[in-house]
Amino acid sequence: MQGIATLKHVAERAGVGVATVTRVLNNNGYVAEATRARVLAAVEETGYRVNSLARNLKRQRSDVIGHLVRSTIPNPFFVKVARGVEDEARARGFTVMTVNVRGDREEERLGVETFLGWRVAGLIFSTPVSSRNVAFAVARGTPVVQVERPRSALGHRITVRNRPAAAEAMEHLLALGHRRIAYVGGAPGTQRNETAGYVETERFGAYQAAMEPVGPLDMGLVRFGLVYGPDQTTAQGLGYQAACEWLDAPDPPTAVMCSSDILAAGVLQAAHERSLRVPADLSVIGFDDTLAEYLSPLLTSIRMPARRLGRAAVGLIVDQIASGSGEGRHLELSAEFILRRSTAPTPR
Amino acid sequence: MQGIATLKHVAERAGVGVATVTRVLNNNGYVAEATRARVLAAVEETGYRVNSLARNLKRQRSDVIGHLVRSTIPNPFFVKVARGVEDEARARGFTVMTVNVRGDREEERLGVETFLGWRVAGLIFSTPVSSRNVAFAVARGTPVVQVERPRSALGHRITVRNRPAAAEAMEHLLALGHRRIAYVGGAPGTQRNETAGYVETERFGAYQAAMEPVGPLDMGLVRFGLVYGPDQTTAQGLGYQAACEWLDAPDPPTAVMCSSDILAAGVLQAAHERSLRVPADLSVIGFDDTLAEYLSPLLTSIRMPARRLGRAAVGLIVDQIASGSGEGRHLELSAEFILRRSTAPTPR
DNA sequence: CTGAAAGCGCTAACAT
DNA sequence: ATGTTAGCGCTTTCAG
Repeated sequence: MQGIATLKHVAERAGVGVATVTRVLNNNGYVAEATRARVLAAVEETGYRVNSLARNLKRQRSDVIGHLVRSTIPNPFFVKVARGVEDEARARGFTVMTVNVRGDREEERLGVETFLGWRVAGLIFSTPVSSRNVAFAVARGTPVVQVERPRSALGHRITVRNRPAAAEAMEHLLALGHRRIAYVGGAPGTQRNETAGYVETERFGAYQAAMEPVGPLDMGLVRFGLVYGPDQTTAQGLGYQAACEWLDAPDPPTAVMCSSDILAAGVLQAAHERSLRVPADLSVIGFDDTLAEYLSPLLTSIRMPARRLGRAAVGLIVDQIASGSGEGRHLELSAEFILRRSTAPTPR
Repeated sequence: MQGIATLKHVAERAGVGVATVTRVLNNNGYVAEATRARVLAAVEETGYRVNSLARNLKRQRSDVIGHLVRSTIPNPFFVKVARGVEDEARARGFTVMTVNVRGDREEERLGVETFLGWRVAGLIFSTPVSSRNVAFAVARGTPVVQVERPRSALGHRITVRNRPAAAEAMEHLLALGHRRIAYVGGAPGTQRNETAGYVETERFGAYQAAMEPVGPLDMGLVRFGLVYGPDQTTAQGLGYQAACEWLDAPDPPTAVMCSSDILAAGVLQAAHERSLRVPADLSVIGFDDTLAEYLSPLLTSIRMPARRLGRAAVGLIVDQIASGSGEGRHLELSAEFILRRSTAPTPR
């Protein structure tokens, strides 16, 4: 095979010019049937494969979409988003390059640099770490989409309407007779962080609103902490620790609302250690629906439209390329309450 | 910014030739200190970023490593491998493109084609789906590494020594007094599949060997099935179903050895449904150590060196590039028995 | 120490 | 309907 076949080799072999070969390869322009067949045969014989480097260089655009994923471990949420991104990208003829930035702004910056170097068609931040990096990419004219926890008003954004599903979960608990309902999760967004913190704000907000009629909030039953540790399982620690404290205290909650499945897994462990039965003795609800199907009992949770998030992100990138406009659109998808087996009426 | 800065722009700005600019950028060749400073300043001012397309085209090699991942959902094992690949690649100055092939040979073939088009420096199959695809890549002269379940003797391979750790797990169970130990897992390798099936062969082999002294194997206590469903949670179904049957039968096992954590999660669910306490009433051991920390109780499992697998794969790619030889080396890493809380002495 | 120029493989005018 | 050719942005001789 002496080196890899190029267009020229194919052209020589088929006895035509290189232009003709590109024409049949990209099928544009007129090519006689006979010629086309001859070219195709030559391609076959030489084992020719287009050199994407050359093609993209020439075309002045690449068919690669860069995907910056915040973290893949321990939370599989982003893995699902990545699936959606890949699905849609492939369907639209794009290739995805994924970089896991591990919640680190510096790694994220590096990732952006790399992608910009590849002259990617667009950049998806599956939850940006730093708004600066988003701004940087936007400033260089690259189509950008921020998924789930936008850090900046720049570029397109896709978020999830957490509130209704969370409210549904709370109503469910209330209808079951629970009044002492605890909450573990990330701290709701502060002023500074409004955009990125909306997820926690919405989740906790739903809890707060639902508890309103019950009486003044018992802040002893609320525990905030890190949701995405820097790739550690710290989140699990948080759920576990909170539950241990509550369960060992005099007047324990009868239900716990968690802002992630990982947190809920920790609560389940604490309960298990104390020989408490879930849901008979304690009801638990998770969020994200990532671990839910693996836990015992099957965890009632709130499903994030992870895959659709990914698909939509690619759609938005493609739209931006087509329209050429950087007009920052904002898409909103819905979460879904999934009733399983981890809730039951209040033990009397 | 009127378009993206190129070398030429930088050169003009710095009042030097393009060659000088590359020299400072890649720092090879002599450049006067003063000139270097001027160039660097120009780079800064123009916001220049190298065009990787052009650079790689020219250099006739790309600094991208293609990673074909068999599946990311539901088993997070490959996600961890991917982490290792990324870590090591970055450390060595490579970029990783990842494609999730979902256990589909056709998707895998497509992935290989794409990567070949990008003239990747090497290809990592984190468990190849089809030996044909591996062979194809090797035939085209690309450095190849197969991770964990090689399908072909071509290229480099990295596998895991499952046997010792699995034997340790079995000894542990035996020492605890268990005699009726069940096994769920993938079917051990058949003649045709020897290479890829070694994992299951080793795992089951350890079980078989350990049970030898106990007496003739009760095949009622052995259940084979699909371990990696085509991205469904079928694996969980298998563990759950097997456990249900065993637990509802007259003489249930006192311990279950599972060839994956997902399978173990299913067993835990079946036990939980029947109000059986793990480990008091039933001991359970998983494999892979993926879900172990999230389950209740904390699951005793066997940890695969996932990250190291990924790192080693990149190392082997780099070696191949350096040596230019396609001599198929074979690396073997060890698994590790992790004792947690899901085993206890046989209930009398 | 630095600049000019060739050319990587491909696409897209522009000819014919 | 097909061939010729000029670059895309970069690296790398080869001169100076």
